[in-house]
Amino acid sequence: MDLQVQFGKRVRELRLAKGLSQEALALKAEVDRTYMTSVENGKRNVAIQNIGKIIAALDISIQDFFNSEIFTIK
Amino acid sequence: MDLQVQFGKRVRELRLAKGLSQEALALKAEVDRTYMTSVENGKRNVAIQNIGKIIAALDISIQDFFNSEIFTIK
DNA sequence: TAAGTCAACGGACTATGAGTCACATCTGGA
DNA sequence: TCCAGATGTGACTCATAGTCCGTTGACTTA
Repeated sequence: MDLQVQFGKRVRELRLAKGLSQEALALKAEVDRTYMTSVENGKRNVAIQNIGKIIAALDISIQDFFNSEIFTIK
Repeated sequence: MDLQVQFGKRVRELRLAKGLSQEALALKAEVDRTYMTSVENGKRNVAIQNIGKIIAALDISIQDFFNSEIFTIK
């Protein structure tokens, strides 16, 4: 599985856990709603600045964000 | 401190720990030699695919890469 | 001196990510 | 069945990610 796909899955997982809509999260992260959609669906090769914005909007540390079995090598 | 700067510091730290030159790491990660220089110096807004390539070239898991005090929020 | 390795930088170029839009589709509730 | 909020998609512009050529300076070893 592609890292950008794993990233999207992790974002979606954490967003849903917080009960937020894509639009609400996008607003908080200061990105476009449709951009957030394509990120979650693994369609975008997101750059690190936006990765930082999105993780911050999820109220989680970088460490905790990536410390998930989603990112385990297979 | 910017996430792309933190990323560069972490890459350099791990590269030096392995005794590799920038060129050797760049070759292994299949990115350009001059690109690796600017990444380490925090000049590049690296996209997640290249983040994955570089971390893989460092022979470390995603989890371990980001589980560093370098990425602690200040 | 010379010759080698390495890090950093720059110019010019191509590929692609960022950011946005109109529109379509899905979903649950009234 | 209808509606409204939520999600998905294709296409587009423009900035920049990323490559490829070369040079320079610091350091080391012969």
